[in-house]
Amino acid sequence: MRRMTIRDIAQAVGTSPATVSKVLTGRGDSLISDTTRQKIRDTARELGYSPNLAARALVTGRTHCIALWAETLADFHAMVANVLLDVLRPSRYEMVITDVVKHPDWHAYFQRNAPWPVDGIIALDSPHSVESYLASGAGRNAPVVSAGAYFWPETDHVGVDLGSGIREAAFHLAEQGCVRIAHLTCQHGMRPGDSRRLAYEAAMRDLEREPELLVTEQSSREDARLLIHDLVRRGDLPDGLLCFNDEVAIGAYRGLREMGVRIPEDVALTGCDGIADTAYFDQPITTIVQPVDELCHAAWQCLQRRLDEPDCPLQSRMLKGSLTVRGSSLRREVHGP
Amino acid sequence: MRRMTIRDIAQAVGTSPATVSKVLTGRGDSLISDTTRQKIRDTARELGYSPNLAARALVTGRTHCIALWAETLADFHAMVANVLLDVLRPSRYEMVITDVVKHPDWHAYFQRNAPWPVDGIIALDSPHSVESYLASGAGRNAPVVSAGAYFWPETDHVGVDLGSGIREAAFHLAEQGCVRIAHLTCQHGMRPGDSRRLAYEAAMRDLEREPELLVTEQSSREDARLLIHDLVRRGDLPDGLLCFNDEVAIGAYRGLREMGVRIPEDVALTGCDGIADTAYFDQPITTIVQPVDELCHAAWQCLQRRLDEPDCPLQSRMLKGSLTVRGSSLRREVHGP
DNA sequence: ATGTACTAGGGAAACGTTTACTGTCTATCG
DNA sequence: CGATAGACAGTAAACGTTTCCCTAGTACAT
Repeated sequence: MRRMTIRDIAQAVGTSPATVSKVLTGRGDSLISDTTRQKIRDTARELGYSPNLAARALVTGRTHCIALWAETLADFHAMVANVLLDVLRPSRYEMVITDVVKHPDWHAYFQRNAPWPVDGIIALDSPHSVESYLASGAGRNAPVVSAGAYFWPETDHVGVDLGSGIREAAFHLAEQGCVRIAHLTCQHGMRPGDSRRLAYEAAMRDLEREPELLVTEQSSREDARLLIHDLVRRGDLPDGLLCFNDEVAIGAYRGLREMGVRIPEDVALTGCDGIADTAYFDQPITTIVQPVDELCHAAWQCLQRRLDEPDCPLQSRMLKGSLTVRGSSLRREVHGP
Repeated sequence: MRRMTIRDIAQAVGTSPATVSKVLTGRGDSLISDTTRQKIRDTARELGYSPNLAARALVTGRTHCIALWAETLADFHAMVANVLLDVLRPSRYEMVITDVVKHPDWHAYFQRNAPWPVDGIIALDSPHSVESYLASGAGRNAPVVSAGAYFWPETDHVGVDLGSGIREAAFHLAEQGCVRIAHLTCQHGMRPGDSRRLAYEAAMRDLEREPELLVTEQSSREDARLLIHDLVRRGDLPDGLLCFNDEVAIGAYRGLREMGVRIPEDVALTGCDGIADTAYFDQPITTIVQPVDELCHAAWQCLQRRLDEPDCPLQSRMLKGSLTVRGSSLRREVHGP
């Protein structure tokens, strides 16, 4: 059984494809009589018609599909993807998730193979791809909104300033009496670890302390756990551990507990991003919570506006992560006002 | 600046669109001379050509895009999505994630508006949508592989049998000396909680014990936490808690610890699914680990075969979840062989 | 010379829509 | 009665590919 087309409906109703199209898209509503409109709608339903979106996209140049670019879909990124699905729900848009590590040479990629044709892109912390994309000139076809720590002068941007949160966390650890506040980070050159490291280093300068970097290879839970084991064995453990994200904070947490180190008495611990599980540990983990809801809403709002008015002025919004102090870093009772 | 088309290349090279198409798709490789081929390739690169995928899809009827259907993207589902991205990486396919709660009435939805045109669908525990989809007849256009606990006689299926794992967990809790083994589940009628509950109930029959169901409204961490609070306050706490998934296990864990209940001494706890964080708690949480890698590989293999040979025999594979015993349920030292 | 086979490439239809333009009919007005 | 306007619907071109089928040319065998 062939798939139904607009023609089949036209034939069944005894009208022309144009009329069917007008009715089904609602584009010429006032130009079609009520009776014809009803007949067409009914027949479409009966025949089980569903439009061929490729054909529609071909002629309209719009797909009603946007892409989320991310380098992975774990933890924080999964949270964003999930919220974004919620945000898009009332809209007519669907979301393609594109794994941007897929294509090692983005520049070449964009020159040769188009990515899936979307009307617009929300790029979550994927600076390499965005750069190549913009360089390829494809940005005119499908605009990019960059979300996260990185942005470019040519694109709309919704950012989250974690710098101030990290600074706050560093001061918080100092206030809790930590003497050696180390930063558990990812490999240099990996984003978004770099900007967080810079914020840490700046905070340490202001605290007039020596920065101390601990680097995990893969920035995974497991890496962090083993790194901590090493540190404890060498007897070289700092007493304050500011982790660049929650995954490594969780790994560090486990590593410390396995070695019998007390949290926060021996080591005070903080993470970053605000993934759900941090709040459920025996010592809930202090973290810098990203405003995911706001981020997603703002990004989609931005993109929508840009799609409606391609030439509207550049949009930029900066949100703030907020330090949420929990047991893992709280040595003294906080006295209420 | 207009977007380049195959025509522009043809004109620049002094050949016909047909030839360009043959070269660029590699479809008529032996039919085109090397010099022409090179010229076309070079020109395409220079002009920054990228094919219009809508047009291609229109004529070929293929989009090289598959959909992942899921009701949410959190926790276990996010793991699957993430692994699936890895699995698809070497392929030419992209993945659309469709939020299947988006459309309350799927039957009507499939009759009226096509979902984004994909070549195939991997449906992760989303039985309602699959049912309507199949009923609408659209299954002939884009085949479904159902992944997870549910399946239909008309679709390929990669399942994970968690029943035996849950049975194992129940027996394990009994063996650990639990007297009252309760099941923390979701609302009746919600999937995939139902099948897990059935497995629990069957296990309890075999253990000759009374089943005891604790129901969370939203099956969220927070719900489970509060439910435990209530239970402790009422002094009505079982000493074995078999949770239907890891989220509620984590919530229960926190609830218990907040109330000063010891794990596993006072309450032994098990989860299900194997999400990463379970291993990082002070008492790592015993869970039934789903073979996510295998699941994703198998599902994609299935779908690929079905796309290549639409009429190949029905495929079905059953994987097994494996009970991973950790501290949260281990009261006695296990003696090695 | 003629026939055959192979190579390189072109012509044009088709895919299923949308939409700008063009008609036809009826009703109303002068 | 003729002209004009408005309501409704149809015609056909376009969107950018792919692909079936055909042609022209060359080489070789008969």
